[in-house]
Amino acid sequence: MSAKQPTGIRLIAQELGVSIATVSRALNPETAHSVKEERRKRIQAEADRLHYLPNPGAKMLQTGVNHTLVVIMPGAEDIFFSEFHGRLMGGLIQSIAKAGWEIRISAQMENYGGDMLEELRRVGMGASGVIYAGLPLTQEQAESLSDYKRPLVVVRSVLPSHYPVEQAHFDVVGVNNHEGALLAVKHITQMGHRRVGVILGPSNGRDFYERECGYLEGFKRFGLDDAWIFRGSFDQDTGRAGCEHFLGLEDRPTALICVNDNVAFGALDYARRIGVRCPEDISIIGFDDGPWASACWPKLTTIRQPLAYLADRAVDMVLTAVSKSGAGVPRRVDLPAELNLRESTTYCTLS
Amino acid sequence: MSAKQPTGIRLIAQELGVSIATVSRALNPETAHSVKEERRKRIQAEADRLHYLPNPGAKMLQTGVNHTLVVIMPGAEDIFFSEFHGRLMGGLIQSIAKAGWEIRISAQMENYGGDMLEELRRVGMGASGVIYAGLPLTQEQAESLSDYKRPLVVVRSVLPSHYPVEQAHFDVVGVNNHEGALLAVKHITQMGHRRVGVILGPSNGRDFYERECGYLEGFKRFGLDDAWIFRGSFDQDTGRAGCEHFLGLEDRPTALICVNDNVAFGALDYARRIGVRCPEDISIIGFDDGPWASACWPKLTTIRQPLAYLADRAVDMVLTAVSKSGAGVPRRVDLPAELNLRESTTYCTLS
DNA sequence: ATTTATCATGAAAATAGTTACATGGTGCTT
DNA sequence: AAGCACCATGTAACTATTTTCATGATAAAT
Repeated sequence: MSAKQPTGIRLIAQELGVSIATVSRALNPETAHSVKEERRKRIQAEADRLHYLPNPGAKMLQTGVNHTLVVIMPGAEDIFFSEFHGRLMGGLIQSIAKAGWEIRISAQMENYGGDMLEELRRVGMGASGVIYAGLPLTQEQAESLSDYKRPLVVVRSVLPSHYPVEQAHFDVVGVNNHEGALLAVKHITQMGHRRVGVILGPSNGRDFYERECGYLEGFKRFGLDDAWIFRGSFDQDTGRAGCEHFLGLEDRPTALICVNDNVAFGALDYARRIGVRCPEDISIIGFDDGPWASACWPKLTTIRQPLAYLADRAVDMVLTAVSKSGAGVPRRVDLPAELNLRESTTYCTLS
Repeated sequence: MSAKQPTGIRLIAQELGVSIATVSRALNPETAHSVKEERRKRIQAEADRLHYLPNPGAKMLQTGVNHTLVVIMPGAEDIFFSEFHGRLMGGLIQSIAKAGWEIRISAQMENYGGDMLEELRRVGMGASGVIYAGLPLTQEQAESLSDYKRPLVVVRSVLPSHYPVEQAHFDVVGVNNHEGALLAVKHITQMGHRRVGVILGPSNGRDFYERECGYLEGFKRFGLDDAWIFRGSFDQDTGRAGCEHFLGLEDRPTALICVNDNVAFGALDYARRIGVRCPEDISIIGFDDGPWASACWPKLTTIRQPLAYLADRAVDMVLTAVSKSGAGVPRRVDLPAELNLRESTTYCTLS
């Protein structure tokens, strides 16, 4: 009983009959020089012997640093194979590191349907700001986010398709998928194509919804009154099926617009298998510009989302929100997608 | 002058005229129930208004453990497109989340050549354990890691090729690339191939070194005395160049072993372009089993690294190290790679 | 009406380090 | 020999929170 056993630095100090200040000094590289060599050696040896570990909490408390941002991501195991999340995450890691901050990942397990605001408060604890790039939000969840009073940046693609961004009380960053889709149609029509098929995925997810609207508007704007649409999933097999469908038509299209790269790869693959050459016989354009778009053959013409830049802007915004520390007027970043012209599209040779 | 301005919890307490204990209770979900609703609401509102962040250091100091692991990754923007890092990271995020812990990423910017031990201590501060999957280590750096006295798991592929794992004083997890390479050679020879070309990358990086050794040993073990080797980079163009080289030989090989999937894709592409059919005319086997191995055509036979499982084991090990909190005998995990038989290899039809 | 249990709250201790300041000893200068 | 600077070290304050224990109020039970 009696006095309780000292621990850590105090224990070492007691064992060696020196003060805790001396032990602290001897154990820190910056201050170690001010402790006499003989004594320092003894202290360091004793620390080693006891497997002494400075309590990081105490150290943090003293030096008081908390330069941490939380990034909320879906928790799926293959999440980083998604062109979007992989490149966004890489960009975030880099941008945050460049700013000299730490990044904490919060993985959202599927089927989380609870109170998003509470979730946000929970994971945001101990960090200065949050970047939400997690699972798609329901209407209620998106609305509840407006009550989060701390620095928060939301990636637009997680919002419900019809959620009006203007009324959100949080910062939103996104890539303009609508403009990107228009760009695709414009390019195809500029190449002289008049018979154009579109291969879409299921109509869920804001990005894909925006793309669909963009394609349809582009068809109108550029005078392609008949929109040929094939709808499937987002995988390669959909591309194959769509390509099979369109190439089987009497009056087959001369160009295919695909809702993402993956679908385009499937279409490319099917066309090649049945001896239809790309781009000579059919032009194919994708959307995403993932790592394979420039590695496949023929190299895929596609719409590029500037995700590294998006990440940079997201970090920038959340950091200014942190430093201003007052809820200013919510900001919007809407980055333009770009056409990445490669080999899979060319001029229409048929009349 | 006079008394200095209180901060954090004290400030809130002062503003509202309650005690800091009450504020602390109101702000912690587990204890919030014991504060009267009206008062709790006021405290939470005030905390929101002031953008109050509990000092994580103080919290940690008090509660002991914080449930955070640090993962050290290379800071490159496209790091998650690497089959290895992407899948490992996805697995780590999931495993750590499943354990109910937080994950903090420390991005290593290129050209970091400093004292790795110091770096480790710095980034490990405030976390309970570290998983190192960052940039490849030099001999000295790898050795210095043994002096890190807190829970640490190192992914084997970051160690120098010739670093003797047995003598490391930290936990090491890895996939047995050597066995995997043997598996590839064994499969190819079982298919009856006798004339086999190998396309390698530069001989750096432990994984690739292990694979090379495995291939060479396999050639000996399975009676292929002449090893035909083409060496380039790790990209598709190397695969193309290697394929061109081997197919141009008088006595061309009937099978190609590629040091990774990417090289295999290049070889596949070149063969197809010049009308050499795979697998009928030439068998091609890769290494990695990235997402494209099962999406390309023909689907790639390849060696799979169980990275999700590796991540799981790494997390498991670091967590037991945290709970045991004594430097036990360092552990090793060496997971077997598996052959993933698909379409790009078949029986040798030539004598 | 008195006792007892429960509840909300506050005072103060505890957490494990770092660091500002005080102190006593040594060596150098005048 | 006095004065001074400097060095190694110790004392104690300081960091921001949680938690234990004490206290007074309220409600329930006798």
